[in-house]
Amino acid sequence: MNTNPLLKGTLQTIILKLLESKDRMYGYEITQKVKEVSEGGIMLTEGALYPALHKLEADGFLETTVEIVDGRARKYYRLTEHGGKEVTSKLKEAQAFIDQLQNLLNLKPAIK
Amino acid sequence: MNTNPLLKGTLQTIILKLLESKDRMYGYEITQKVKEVSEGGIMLTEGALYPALHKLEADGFLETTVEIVDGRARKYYRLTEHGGKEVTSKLKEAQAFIDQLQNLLNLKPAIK
DNA sequence: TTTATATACATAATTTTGTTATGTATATAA
DNA sequence: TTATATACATAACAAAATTATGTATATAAA
Repeated sequence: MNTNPLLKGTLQTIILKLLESKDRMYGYEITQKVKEVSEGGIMLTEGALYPALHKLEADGFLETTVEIVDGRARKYYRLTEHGGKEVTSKLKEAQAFIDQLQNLLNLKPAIK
Repeated sequence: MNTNPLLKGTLQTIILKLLESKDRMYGYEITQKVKEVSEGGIMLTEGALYPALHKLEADGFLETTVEIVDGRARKYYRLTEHGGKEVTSKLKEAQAFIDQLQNLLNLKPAIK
């Protein structure tokens, strides 16, 4: 699993958004969903994903339940109420950033 | 000057793109242009900008000329030929990332 | 006139946030 | 029995920011 340096700063937002789009998800499922939606362009590394999930939980944005499925432990994450508000705010920030960055990248090249 | 954590990873691309949009620019001018185009949303810190410019120069993407204007030194940066190719490639990457991120952020919220 | 703000560059210390590597463990297909 | 997929986790390291600090000139405000 290798990632994109551009990912920096957006991982938490991606996680929160996915958990807004689906009631509950577990870590591995998140990596697969991101891979699917980005058509392979964004691959989350476990070294980034799990610490990020733990931090979001420690911050009170996510809560967890563990289940054994097919003999393997799965840790399901779900948004807390606090997390629900955070999604809204993070999405607004991320959307503004995307728009501003897009404006910069759309500047016309100098004629030379 | 305070920045956006989302900036991470995109600074080099922004600099290269600006220098594609205008023949030559100096550091301070870059901070002002980014501020203007992003309507204040993206504020480059000097601690990030100058090291990034130095790195791009060391990598052969930019070349510099110093001029004294109004009693103050200005260091003008310009794309090298190598830098011109790098812009194209970085822009492609950044655009792909923006599109993929946008897809993720557009996922429909779960009904609950 | 001295103070604050804007212009203009730079770097060091620190923090954040990734990558890479490694580890444990089960299920399944080759 | 070997490789791949599933599933979690953490430690060592690196990249890339932030924050703080420094130098210096020009200009407007108090």
